[in-house]
Amino acid sequence: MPAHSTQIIDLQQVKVACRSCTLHELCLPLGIEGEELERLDRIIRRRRPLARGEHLFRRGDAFRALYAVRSGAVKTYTLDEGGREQVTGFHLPGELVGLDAIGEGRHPLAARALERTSVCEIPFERLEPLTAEIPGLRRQLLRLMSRELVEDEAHLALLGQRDAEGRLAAFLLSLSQRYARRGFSAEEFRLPMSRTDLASYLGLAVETVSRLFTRFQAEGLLEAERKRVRLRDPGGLRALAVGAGARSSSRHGSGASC
Amino acid sequence: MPAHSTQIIDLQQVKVACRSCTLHELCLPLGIEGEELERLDRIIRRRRPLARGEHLFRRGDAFRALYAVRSGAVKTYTLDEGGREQVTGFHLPGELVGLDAIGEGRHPLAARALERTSVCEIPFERLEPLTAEIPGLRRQLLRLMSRELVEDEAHLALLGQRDAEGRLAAFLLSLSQRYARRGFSAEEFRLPMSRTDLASYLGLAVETVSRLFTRFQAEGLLEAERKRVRLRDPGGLRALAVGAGARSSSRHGSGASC
DNA sequence: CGTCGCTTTGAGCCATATCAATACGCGTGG
DNA sequence: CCACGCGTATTGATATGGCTCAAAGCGACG
Repeated sequence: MPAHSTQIIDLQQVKVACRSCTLHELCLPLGIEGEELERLDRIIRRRRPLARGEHLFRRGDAFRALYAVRSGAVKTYTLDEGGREQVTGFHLPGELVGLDAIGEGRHPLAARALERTSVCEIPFERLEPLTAEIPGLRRQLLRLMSRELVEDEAHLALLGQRDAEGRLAAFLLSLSQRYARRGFSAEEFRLPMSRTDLASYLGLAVETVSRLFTRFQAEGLLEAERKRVRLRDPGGLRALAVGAGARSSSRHGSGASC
Repeated sequence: MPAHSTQIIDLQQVKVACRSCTLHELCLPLGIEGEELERLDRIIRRRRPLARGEHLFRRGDAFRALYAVRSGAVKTYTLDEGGREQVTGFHLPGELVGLDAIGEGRHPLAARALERTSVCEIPFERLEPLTAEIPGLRRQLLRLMSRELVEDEAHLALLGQRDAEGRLAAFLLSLSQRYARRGFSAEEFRLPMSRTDLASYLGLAVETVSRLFTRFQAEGLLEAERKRVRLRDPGGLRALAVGAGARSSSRHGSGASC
């Protein structure tokens, strides 16, 4: 198996087939084997890596393919009329990008690489019919979409009811878990995004995020230098993420019978 | 075609088959006809209507079925450790509820009726294999999930970058559009949810929402009495929803090449 | 070695949460 | 049909978390 070639040219790259990809267990091929996996593999294009800042697609672009992040990281965001950017998600290796474009045939968000990033391109027109024939693929696609809904819902709950420190704490813990699931350290990792992107994702001002990092560090919760983070007291962070900072009501909504 | 029977018993109810359902164009059957539609129809169970406040499912319940709202309205929400409720979505007739449970086999959110509500129950174990055989069904399921992602993303952008009045204005307009698509008036409609639920959904305090209604009314943007709303100046609302109240940065995030 | 962009730090203010109390509707029971 | 009581909504007063504006560090990169 060829090592990750750093200089990949934009030809047909048979290297890193799904079967030998380390992300097999997280990505679309989960639960698919043998001949079926071959068929999926054949429709996937490995493109040249994206440089930091390069777009995978922009808002409004026609939907052609889903993208699986192979290495690096991608952010998705909207740009509203005033040019303000709202980051809606970060995508790590093994995750799909572009699922939200299936409905209307256009990308409602832009996606851009946060660092040097390689992706697998999965043309939807070829993937979709394949799901009819490969039950495992069909189910996995649904599972991944469903999980993205769950993630968005968690993000929503974060923005809706946590205060600033709760948001950052929850974010760091969830990122930690995502890295752990990929076989990296849960305690020490690199934040692929800028403070600005992070602030946008968390619905906060950059300055607030910066101050929180300083404070968390002073309280012994973590060590942070630039993009490297080491969680010193995950339990303490969890306490902040979960119990602490509340917002709005504690009363029940409408509805009678319980 | 039998009229909507108000007293439906929990037997096999052949009434309101998909083919004669007015929501045909919004719901799962879109694009499916004839014999295929019959097959889908046969796996759907029409249950007795839910009373206001009744749960469709709770967080953590095993995932058995998707639910299509036929009449009424449903809210989905999480209950965090402290008992605080975060409303993540409202579902109107023709919309599916429960898609986020496919991934893990459990419902990550609870769903409860905001008013007397009837739903179609679609057992997932039977639906899933059917999508292999009915291309239109497969595509429509993906489309609906994808659209829910888009909705969540819009909600996210709302919480992340709009101020209070922008959030309420945007919400009212989107609700107006949803009613319009269902053949109801875009100007005058009923809010199925309590102020508390609305506040939670918008990430605001109930008091703030209440004050906003009062203010919008004073400014001639709308008339509101209790749950009835009449939009007087949709353009004005749009201006608030779009241009006005900003939050956080206007600078670009990371990334070099544009 | 200088420039540029990102991050951090500081000071002040404002939008919105909170706390508190009243008004209103609706459903209930007499 | 009306009075009562509770839950929901509105309104007022105050506190404060986080945003804004401003400026200085600090790396990275050419």
